[in-house]
Amino acid sequence: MTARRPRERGVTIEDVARAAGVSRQTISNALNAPHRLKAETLERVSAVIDKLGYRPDQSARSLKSGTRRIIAYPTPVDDPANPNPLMGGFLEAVVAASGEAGYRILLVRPRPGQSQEQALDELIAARTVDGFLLSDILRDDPRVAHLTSTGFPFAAFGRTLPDQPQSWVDVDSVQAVIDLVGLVAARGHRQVAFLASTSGQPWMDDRRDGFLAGVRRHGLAGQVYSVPGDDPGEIVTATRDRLAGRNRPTAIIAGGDWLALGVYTAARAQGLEIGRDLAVAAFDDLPITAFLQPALTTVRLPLRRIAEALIGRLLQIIEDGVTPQAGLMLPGELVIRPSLGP
Amino acid sequence: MTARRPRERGVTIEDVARAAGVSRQTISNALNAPHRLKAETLERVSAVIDKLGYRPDQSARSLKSGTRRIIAYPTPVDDPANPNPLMGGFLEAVVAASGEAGYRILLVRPRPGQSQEQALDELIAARTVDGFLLSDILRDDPRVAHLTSTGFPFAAFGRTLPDQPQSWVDVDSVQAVIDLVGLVAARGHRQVAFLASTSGQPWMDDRRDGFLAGVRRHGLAGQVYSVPGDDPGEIVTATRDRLAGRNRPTAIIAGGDWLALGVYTAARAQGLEIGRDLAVAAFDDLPITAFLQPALTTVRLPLRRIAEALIGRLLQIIEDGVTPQAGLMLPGELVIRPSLGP
DNA sequence: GGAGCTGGTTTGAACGTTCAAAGCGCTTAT
DNA sequence: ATAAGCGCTTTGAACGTTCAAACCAGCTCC
Repeated sequence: MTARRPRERGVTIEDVARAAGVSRQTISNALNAPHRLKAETLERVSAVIDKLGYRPDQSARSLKSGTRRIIAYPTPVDDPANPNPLMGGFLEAVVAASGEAGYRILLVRPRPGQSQEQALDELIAARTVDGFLLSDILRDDPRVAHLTSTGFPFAAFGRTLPDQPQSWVDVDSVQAVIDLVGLVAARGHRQVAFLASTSGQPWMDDRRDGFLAGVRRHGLAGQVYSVPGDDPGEIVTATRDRLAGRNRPTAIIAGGDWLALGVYTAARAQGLEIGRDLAVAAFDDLPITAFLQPALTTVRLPLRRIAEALIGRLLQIIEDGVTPQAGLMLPGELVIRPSLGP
Repeated sequence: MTARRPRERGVTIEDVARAAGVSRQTISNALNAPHRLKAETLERVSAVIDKLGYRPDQSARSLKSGTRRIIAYPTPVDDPANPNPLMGGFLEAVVAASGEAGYRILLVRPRPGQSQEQALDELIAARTVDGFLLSDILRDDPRVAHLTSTGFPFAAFGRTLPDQPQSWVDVDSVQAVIDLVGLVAARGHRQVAFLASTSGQPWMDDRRDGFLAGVRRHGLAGQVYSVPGDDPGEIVTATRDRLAGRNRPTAIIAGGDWLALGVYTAARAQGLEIGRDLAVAAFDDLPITAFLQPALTTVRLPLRRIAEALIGRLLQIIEDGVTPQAGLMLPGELVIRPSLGP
């Protein structure tokens, strides 16, 4: 039993109405439908509103109007040892995009013992939010399935299934990696390897598929090798083995910058110079790679555009009830740097 | 003019009351004060609640009770080129800690043309949140000053002024860097340098002060040099100059892992081997440094404990009206790795 | 045997807003 | 002259919950 502190109440619409000598509803209209007021009244009322610092109580407004102006973002549970370095930038972009439209982002997470779906249900039933923003979408994502059956508004960073709402936005990783392979092929490489992590990120499959499609298209000898997690040691040794073995690749495309760091380390250990003896490219454009020498060729995710598209689609569903007919596939931005060689 | 989609209403307390054959208030009590019900009634009512999937409407509850169970976190505006890599981990910890207590985190940001204080005022006046969680506290932070004068609950990651509420939590960077200097001194180093960034992070001063205190205490020759921003190129050249100049330091303590990456690069360019020719230590324990060779000695921020302490203090203010008498200074965790030398 | 207590439950009001409808003064059409 | 329409404003009700107070039956007390 915690004693709740009595909360002092602020200035209400009634106070403003009295002070301005008009009715409640006129104040409400001044804020929500200003065109209904005579210019002179609007001016006078607005002055009083400003003077008293009146803001409609969010709860009362929500209760009556049924809209919260809040979007829930179920935060992916991060491995504390290796938190997603793009999370900050993604949230940054999402907060900016939603803020512009007058919406705010609520971070949510299932409570201990609660499933993802139950956590969503709780928010829906308690009418706490207007919609959901989902990321890290699995091929057959239970959250998407659940929201689809509920009919509750959501937008997804990552593709949904064909029979689900196409309110998704994704990055065309397949094409981006095909492009990377093209760059490698153009530089004369024949033995090319792809380094994947099997720790279960859904996007890794796309990147690998892009690689396979790329080598096929360019008639190269492609090999895929992978490490089970994100452990630096494993990445380095797996790459070292690969570089020491037969069919030594002269180019490695890593499924993420994080993995590429291991490639740099392994190459150095083998006395190979990146950009001359070994071409390297990756994915994500982590800021940290600015320190790599030579600088890393990579694919940057257009986080800003992704966030804007996601919020735009979500608000369209929430406010207009219009579900997009097709998903939106955004191109990754190729950032070509010396690690590929001349 | 956006057409609002009519929102279908869910199951209300009235529905449950009718179904269970009791009054509204009994349902309310079953959820908020179960001890008031006869065991048998409670059981029966709970069953109906579960069956109908009833959840109290958050807005209605907030309107009447005056409590939102939401904490606002004004997100620091990140440089997109160099987003704070610890942000994800910090939010992770904060969401976990607040979720445990039944609170959620609302990400907020001043709208264009709006000051920080105005953004806070808007949330207070609209009664959207119960309290604020602030980070990146400046020495004389306008947000803290404003909330202090308002008397609105907040907790701060970073120290407040003596005449302000001591609801802060901070990491004892000064002591941590003194410890680092001690480790360096014990290894026989006399010429020690500190690399700072002057891009205005408030904590950098502490780290530098710790360095100065450390060299004084251990009778070392300390030199401080700094770079204006976070640009890798500048960090590397400044360090290279320093390593090539007179009074070449044999140990460098960097104000952050990010800066240490530049030290590694510069040292390599000079043909110096880290751990043998140059001792290096830093601050933050970014996961990425796991790839550095030799591994980097650094100070890890106890994000989990920080978040728990912040949320704990904030909820104490919100729920019990008790403001902490003193701030909480948490020690940084020294992570000693080979970059210091044997 | 009526007053007082106690555990359990119900009742009426209120939280602050917006919606839907009605009202009002004035102009225009019939 | 009356009705209809228009622009602006007000009125009454409702959103779904919790608070404060009232109620009620069963007991105890002297």
